[in-house]
Amino acid sequence: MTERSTAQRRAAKGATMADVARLAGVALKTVSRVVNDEPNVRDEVRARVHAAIAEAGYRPNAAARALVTSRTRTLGVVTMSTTFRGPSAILAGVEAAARDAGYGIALTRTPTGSPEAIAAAMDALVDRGVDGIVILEPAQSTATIGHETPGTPVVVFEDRPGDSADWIRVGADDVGACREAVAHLLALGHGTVHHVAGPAGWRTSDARAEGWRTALEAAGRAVPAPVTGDWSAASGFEAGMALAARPDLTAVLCANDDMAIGLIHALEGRGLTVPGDVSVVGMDGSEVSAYLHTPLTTLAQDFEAIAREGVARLLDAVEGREPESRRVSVPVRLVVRASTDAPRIVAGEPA
Amino acid sequence: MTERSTAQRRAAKGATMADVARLAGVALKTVSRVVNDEPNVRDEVRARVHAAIAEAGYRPNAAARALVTSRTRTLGVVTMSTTFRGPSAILAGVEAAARDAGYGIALTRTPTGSPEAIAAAMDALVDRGVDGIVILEPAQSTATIGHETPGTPVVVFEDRPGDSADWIRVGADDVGACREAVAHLLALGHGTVHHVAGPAGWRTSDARAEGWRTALEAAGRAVPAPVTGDWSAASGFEAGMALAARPDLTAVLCANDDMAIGLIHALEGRGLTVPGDVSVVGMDGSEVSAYLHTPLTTLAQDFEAIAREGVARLLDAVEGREPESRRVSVPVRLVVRASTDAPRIVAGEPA
DNA sequence: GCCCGGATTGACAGCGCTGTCAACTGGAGG
DNA sequence: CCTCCAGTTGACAGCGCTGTCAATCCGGGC
Repeated sequence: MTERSTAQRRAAKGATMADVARLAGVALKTVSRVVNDEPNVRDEVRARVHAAIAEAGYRPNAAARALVTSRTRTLGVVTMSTTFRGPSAILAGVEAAARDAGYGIALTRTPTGSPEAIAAAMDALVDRGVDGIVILEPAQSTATIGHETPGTPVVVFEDRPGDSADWIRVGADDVGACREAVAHLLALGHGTVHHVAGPAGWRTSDARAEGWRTALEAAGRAVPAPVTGDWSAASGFEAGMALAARPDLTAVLCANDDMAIGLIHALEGRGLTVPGDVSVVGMDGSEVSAYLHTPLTTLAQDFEAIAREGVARLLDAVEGREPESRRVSVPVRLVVRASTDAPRIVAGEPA
Repeated sequence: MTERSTAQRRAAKGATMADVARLAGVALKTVSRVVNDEPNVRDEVRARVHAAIAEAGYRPNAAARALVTSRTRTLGVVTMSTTFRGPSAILAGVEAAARDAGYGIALTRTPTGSPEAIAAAMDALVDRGVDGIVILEPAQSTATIGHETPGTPVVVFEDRPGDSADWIRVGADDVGACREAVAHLLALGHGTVHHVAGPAGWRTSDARAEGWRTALEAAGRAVPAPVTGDWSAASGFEAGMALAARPDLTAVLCANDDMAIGLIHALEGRGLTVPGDVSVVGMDGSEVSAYLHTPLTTLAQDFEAIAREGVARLLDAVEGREPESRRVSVPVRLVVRASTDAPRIVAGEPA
């Protein structure tokens, strides 16, 4: 069995550059020049080599090239999850941007999201020879990762300043977005806004909570204790059960759409209506949010733009150009739908 | 700039096996033996080499190893999307299974999903030297891809027989699952079941439609014309608008949960209630489906099991073992929730 | 004490490609 | 007619590692 498969492999292993050179009657190096589109080859020779390449069915050997150039034209991606909307949307954008630039993607997940797991994943990618590393939606603020990969540039999709000065940072303006959502709700007449946060320690959780809190403080409103979820609809449901009892509950900002869906389900189960009794804002702009029983007001992020921006900066660094900027913030758009409305009774003020 | 970055790279490039050999006072080959855990090295020597490895901070060079072994310990993944639930869940499982076996993942997306794009992606992965290829949720039935990669085994996540005899096939039992869903609805008393299918040409669309149709036929029921969507909630909404007018509409099976959500929204917009007027079954077991206004009856797939099974078979082939089986079907589980109920009036029979 | 076989170790030749540098070409300029 | 130079081409030496095969070591059997 093993022998047969080895034989197959050997047979399948096609022509080498030397074969092409022989066929075209030129030197190895000339074939190399043609393959890599280098100048200083006569058109006639170039054509002859191309013909020989076609005839031999030659395909360059990536490992050999990587060995001598010590570049793999591969970007490593570290992500905790591929199922949540944010990471998967950014991953898609990263892959597209990389492919357009002739780079491949090496994917590693770190289900625990711990700093150690992330560091180990980064090391594994470096060992595989990636030219650059993309850190997607890390649970941990990058400040706590603190892992260096000398010689391999890193881009992290977060908007907040961190410790590793070398890292490129690109992120949605979570703080600004949540401020805008709170402003929207206050403008509708709500006395304050409750918050269902993402899990503690996630940078996005922190940023979103910060935007929510500072907006309330700036408006001089009470800041209710936030409830913490884990991004799942189930945790949003539990949060809803907990919040339903609060007397001043008229508006809730959830750190993602899934939790908002769970929350609404819980509120309705307790006899509260949305937006009649409680206004709800989600976050992430998931596609289904527009088609729910009560279409959800949400904060839509342009994940595609974030991804392209990040990959462009990373490739600048990989290819020895100084990145235009090491810190990019992409705006978030508030999409108002049916889940937010004026409160039935304007708290603390005469109607 | 370029010079500096080159210098950095060179400096970052650590010790080689030769450095370690010198440090430990042994031959190159002995270091190689230790690094690869080969037998026939005295414990004392092994320890000395390990010490030298640690001292030098040596890390094996993957490209050099790949060049000489012509194996990269990398699996290529071809997927159309990373945002839909099915592919992203399987991708996660594939990555985990590969990592457990010491393999990395090279990811390529084919947004168009055309046979040409899939074939090109497969070739690109082969050029990058992957040891095996995973085709995730291809839009095209694999029968129409018909692309050979001699020497590189392929696993495709589909349950139906196809043309490429060499390919390993692992998939959910879509046909059986849809039959079960139809049986559930008929048992509740519905006269027939309408169907919102996925886009034409997708193997999952076809399989799900086939299960639905054959179940109706077997029961001697009318088979209404199916409506075609594109997996999105928006297309489900449109399907709902189209179906709402049908007089015999009491039950709908949607080929995924997102379309079911859109469909329900449209029906409710037309004044129909779920499940009062119409029962709806989704498919995929998305997490939010349990937390909708009307929790959705759905067909839950064990994506993790599918992924593990597929990777295990693929690695058998990659490593020269004969796979236990080249064709595996994983059952789907019907999860009954509030969106299905007996019809208000049992069609064609006295109440 | 000597021979034998298995265990251990090492020398060496590549894997397929690119970077360096020398060698060659042909036409412009003197 | 010879020199010079830009434009072309090729010979050669590795990149860092593993496979092959020969050399050496050791203890047991005679």
